[in-house]
Amino acid sequence: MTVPSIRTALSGSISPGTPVTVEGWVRTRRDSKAGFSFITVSDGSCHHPIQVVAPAELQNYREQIQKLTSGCSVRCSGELVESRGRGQAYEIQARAVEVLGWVSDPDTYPIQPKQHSYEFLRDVAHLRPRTNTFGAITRVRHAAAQAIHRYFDEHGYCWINTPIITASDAEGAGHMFRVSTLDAVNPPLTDNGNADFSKDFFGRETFLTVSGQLNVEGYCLAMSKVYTFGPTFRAENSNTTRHLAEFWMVEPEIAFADLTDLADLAEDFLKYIFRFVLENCAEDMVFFEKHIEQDARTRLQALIDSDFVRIDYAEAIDILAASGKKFEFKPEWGLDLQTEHERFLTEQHFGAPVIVGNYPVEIKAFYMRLNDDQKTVAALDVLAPGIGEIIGGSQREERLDVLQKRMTEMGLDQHTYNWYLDLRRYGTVPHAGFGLGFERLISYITGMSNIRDVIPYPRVPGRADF
RNA sequence: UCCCCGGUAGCUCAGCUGGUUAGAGCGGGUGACUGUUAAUCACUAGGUCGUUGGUUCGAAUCCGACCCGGGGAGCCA
Repeated sequence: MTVPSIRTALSGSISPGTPVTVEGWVRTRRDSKAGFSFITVSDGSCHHPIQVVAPAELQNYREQIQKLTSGCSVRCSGELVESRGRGQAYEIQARAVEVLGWVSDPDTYPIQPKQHSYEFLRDVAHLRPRTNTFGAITRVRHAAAQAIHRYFDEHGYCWINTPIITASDAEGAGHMFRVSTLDAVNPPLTDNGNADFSKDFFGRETFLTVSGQLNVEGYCLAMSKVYTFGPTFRAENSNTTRHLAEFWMVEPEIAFADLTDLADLAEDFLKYIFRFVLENCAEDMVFFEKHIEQDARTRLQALIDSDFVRIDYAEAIDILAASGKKFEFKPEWGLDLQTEHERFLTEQHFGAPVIVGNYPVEIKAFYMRLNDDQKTVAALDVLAPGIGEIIGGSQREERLDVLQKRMTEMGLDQHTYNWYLDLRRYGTVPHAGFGLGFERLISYITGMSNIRDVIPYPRVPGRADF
């Protein structure tokens, strides 16, 4: 007796008549007076549940099988047979249905075979993977993660696990979560009356990382092609459909590379992931197309087939100014692009992903490379329709003197970043990298409009349930 | 943090220009029927209308405060 996944059982690779056992959770049960019940069972391995035909002759038919409700866990053994009904090619003619776990109160079991609101499902985040939608999201998320690792592996990158606890604050990416073992109520105090972090676990003030970039640059200037893929934390009070306090970020960093190389990487990389997901999650993508976003697949395919638009920030400003469109904020050189501007460019003007490059130096981080015009830095954002900024990156400032000057201008403590400056003192090379928000990528692929629905247990201001 | 919108049964929602016992569908229970497939049909149970003050003879309905949720903006990935 084999115990295949439901995916395997339905794949056609097992010949009819083979004895099999499937294990999973009941979606629905329908009784027939002709003397049997239909039980649809799902195990997460694929979109479709398998139909189990349980005959009334089974010894626990009246006592147990007829009392199965949504959510019960079962182990069903029998023969895999070609289905006599429509809707599935194969089903299981059961010889035994063992109930592993009952639903103690079917009346209040939250997951019903019906449409639920996403808001409600967020309140039952531990049970929502049992729904069609979240099963599909979970499989796509997994496939995308696999695609990322594969892409980098095939292209000679090393995966670098940068630290989650960091001492460098003010990395320029927003507020950080403090990591401390000090007594929160009565911390040891300095003479000034402030908390004395020299008595803390690490002997200094520490935080959760907002980016692995600075650390990974060290490995880049040794291994040439590297990337990080791990959790990232931002203590921003952001309440939007595209921000999380805890999210996963992918940060490739390449040596001997400039902004054009980086843009090439971003485009090739995204296309690879989309191709991989379309091929490996075809069934789930059809589901998204049917129920979440009508052009979920065609949108990805069009993107794979097309060249990304590449423009400079200055051109973007010109296009916006010449559009004749009334923006709430007037586009003006020197100011950052507003969400409405980004949306106009990617959704209306180009109708495609747009890579915007070379932003004014004043609005970008200290480590971005100063261009020869002294006015702009070699930074880029990849804007995607419906999501906005999905990637942000730059060529890094590799010249020690220029970097030090910028740090001074921005009031950064060079002592803290001494190790980072070492990378410019000892064998510096041009290098570049970007950050890709993994959940934004999943949002884009699936068409799920709220980022809280593409991560298993979302952390946002005021909520850290589960 | 700011600006809008919302909170009525386990879920999705109607009721909201104040007026008797608060409704439907799904889900649950019972029964009928059927190789069914988010089955169908009948019956049935289930609600301190987010909380708290106020206005009123009377509040789910009007007003204030608070709590929670959603959307948009900013910050950004």
